[in-house]
Amino acid sequence: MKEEPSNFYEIVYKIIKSIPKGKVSSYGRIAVLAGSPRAARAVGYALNALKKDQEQEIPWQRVINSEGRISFKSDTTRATLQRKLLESEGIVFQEDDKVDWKMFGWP
DNA sequence: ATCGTGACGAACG
DNA sequence: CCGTTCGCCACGA
Repeated sequence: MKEEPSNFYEIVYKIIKSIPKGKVSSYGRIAVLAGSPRAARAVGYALNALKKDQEQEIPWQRVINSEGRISFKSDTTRATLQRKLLESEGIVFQEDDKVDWKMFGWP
């Protein structure tokens, strides 16, 4: 018998860890996979609570919003870092700063 | 238990 | 097209 993680955070983290390199997913998408289709905000909340050592373990950069874009408003530093990391993995941002879901979307 | 908050999403004007 | 508003869910105080 295996116990599924009861905490929403754990489920979210587990899903994010399973995102293959070179692919990206969205908050809403993660929420659906976690069993709560409307909990996109909670997903973002979970990632915001990541510790520094967790950031090394969890590919948080592969999670973007439904538009295929990076959400940050007041944290351009993180946004730039995220984009940089994704580009290092082969993700291509279009001129609109958007990612093509057909090419890099996961699942 | 209730309230406020947030790395969202979809709808509206 | 853009900016704004409302609704959604989970967590911490």
